[in-house]
Amino acid sequence: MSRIASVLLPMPLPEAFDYAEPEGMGLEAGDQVAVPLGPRLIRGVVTELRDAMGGNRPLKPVAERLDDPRLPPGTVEFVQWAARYAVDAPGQPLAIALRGARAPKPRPVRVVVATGTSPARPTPAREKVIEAALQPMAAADLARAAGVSAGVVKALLDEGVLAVREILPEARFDPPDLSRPGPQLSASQAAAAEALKDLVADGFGVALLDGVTGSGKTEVYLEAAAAALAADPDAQVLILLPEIALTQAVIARVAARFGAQPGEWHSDVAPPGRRRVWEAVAAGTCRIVVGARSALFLPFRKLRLIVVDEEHDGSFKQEDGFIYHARDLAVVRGRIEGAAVILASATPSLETLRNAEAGRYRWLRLSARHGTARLPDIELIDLRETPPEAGRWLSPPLVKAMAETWARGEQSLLFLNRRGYAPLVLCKACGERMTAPDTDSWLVEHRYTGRLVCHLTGFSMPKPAACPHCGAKDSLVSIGPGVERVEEEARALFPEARIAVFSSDTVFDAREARRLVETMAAGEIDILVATQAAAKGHNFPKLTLVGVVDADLGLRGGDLRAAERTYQLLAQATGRAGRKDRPGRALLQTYAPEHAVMQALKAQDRDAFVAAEMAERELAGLPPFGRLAAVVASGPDAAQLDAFVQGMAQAAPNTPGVEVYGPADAPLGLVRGRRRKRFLVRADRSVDLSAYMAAWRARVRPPGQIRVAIDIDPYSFL
DNA sequence: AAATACCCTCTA
DNA sequence: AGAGGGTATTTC
Repeated sequence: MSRIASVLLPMPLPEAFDYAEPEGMGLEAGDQVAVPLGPRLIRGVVTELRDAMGGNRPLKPVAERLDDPRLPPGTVEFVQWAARYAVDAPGQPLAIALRGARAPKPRPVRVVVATGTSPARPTPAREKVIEAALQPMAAADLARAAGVSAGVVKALLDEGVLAVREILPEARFDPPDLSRPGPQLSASQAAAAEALKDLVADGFGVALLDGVTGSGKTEVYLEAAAAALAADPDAQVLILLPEIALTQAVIARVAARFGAQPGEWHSDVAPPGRRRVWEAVAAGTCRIVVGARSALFLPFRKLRLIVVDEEHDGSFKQEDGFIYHARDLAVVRGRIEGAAVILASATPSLETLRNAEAGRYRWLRLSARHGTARLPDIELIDLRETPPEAGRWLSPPLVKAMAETWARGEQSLLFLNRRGYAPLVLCKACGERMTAPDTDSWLVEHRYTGRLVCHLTGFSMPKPAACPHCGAKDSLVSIGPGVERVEEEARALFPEARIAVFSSDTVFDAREARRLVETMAAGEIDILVATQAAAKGHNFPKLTLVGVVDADLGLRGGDLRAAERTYQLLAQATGRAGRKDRPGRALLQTYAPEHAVMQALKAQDRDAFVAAEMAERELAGLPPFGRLAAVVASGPDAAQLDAFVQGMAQAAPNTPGVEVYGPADAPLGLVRGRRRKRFLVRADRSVDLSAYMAAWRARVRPPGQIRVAIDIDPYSFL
């Protein structure tokens, strides 16, 4: 009896394709195969095998079973679940899951080894080299290790005492050393760790690990990881982080706790490194992975714990390509794998808090800061009463506090979540605002590079000498502050101080981030001007003052999560101030000190803020009490797009508990020459929103160049 | 996603 | 007629 193999391909096809299994191939679900698709051969994954019933249309045969690791059943199931949830083709998440399998293998490295023969003329230098060569290493490293010149090594190679060997870089990962004792935990930490160990022992379950900055969440979840790894010699643990910049610190802590380097997974890891991690995860030999959101799609064999650190962070939401929220999908993956899930944050999302309040998640609160440190004093600076001078952005009270901090030899952090020098450039002669070509968004001035940059499309151009609209010379003025401009102001105020900028423009990779963090931690910077890239997770012992340049920034634009996000970001930023025994101070510059967010920050009363925000959301039926989906249709032709979205509005299924709003112009109505229209869908929690959106999409056929993107549980409202 | 089938215009 | 090009369709 011949069989049919359903093969999922990593491309935007609506379903798995069927192929005939050649006699004797012996396929199993999860196998990676090469199959013909049209004229070419494509890598795919077998999702199902069934007996051929006869009378089928002729199927092409599977070309080859690839000699690559099989995807475990949980991974395949997760990929399919994620696609259905996101209302997208299953090939999209599969492409993410196969990213490490398709990367090139690590290249062999050339090392020098001793052949066992003795040199004809032994000298002390030669003896030292031969002794050092017991450990295989590159020729240059060997010379350095033996403390001799490269010539000595070369001579021994020529003589045949040493030989060059090509070896594959170590593909294995060291197993975690579980005999190492854990750290001394506070009573509160120990209680949480015990509860998490119970959680891990029970298979799937979710816990919120809720504790203020510095309460030692990492130590606690690493104890849960230790318990999971100890319970089963094959158990695997995944730690998800919102940003690459944070991975280095967590990797160091994992390495210190378990005496073994974890697998590292994010976009900065070079393809051969990814291949190595991917294969070791599939083989089960890599037991701890620290990574960004896409690590959730790795082929774990026996995943027993997922930690989502800083779970409230918006970076867990993937906004383009395959749109998903890694925190939400982590819970799904945990359920599929029978793994525990720990969501950790000092400022949990309202979604997670709601689940904790309702008893769906275990709620573990860590009290008090570790050691003797206190929370910083938070003061509001009313910019209406004490404004900065014209053309300046730091108000007198903040400047005074900076001067005092510097005089004490302590560090200040100026926080402004805005890259570049100025967010807007306009012509004072004709009033023209500089925008990217065929796009509605402003060009941001960057002084370091002397360019105007579109943060949305990546377009950039040199800053022109004359206005491109009216031709007036030297008429372009920079409006508003970015971190570069605040740095300029700080330099003018404190010319002797050591000042640095931390933003994605000055810190573009993990190594650079680590270097700057270490410089700051060592006290070699007096004033750090930073975007949110530095607001998270780092511990700077001498940092005692945090100044928030524009606390109102995130509140403008009025999207659903504006207040929540501002609270989280500013609580995080102000929490950087004062650790150890030094008291910290945070000053928030605001035009709206009476706003609920500012009052909650000042009073450090998260619960009151959450309660008020929850009540508002519940009244409106908004998340976490209802669900949202967004649809963005875009196309180059405005009239065609209008006609299409009108038709789409007509086609929206009428379902109780679902309201469709729109179409309306998307907030950025024009991007790269494409007009954008948006629908917003609100649904009761009981509604299967993915099914609703899939049904709606199936009723329309976007013509020509019109694209329809569906975003379940949208975070960005652009 | 990528190859190709299709359909139009342009050139001569 | 045939080339050139942009777009719609198909891929088990």
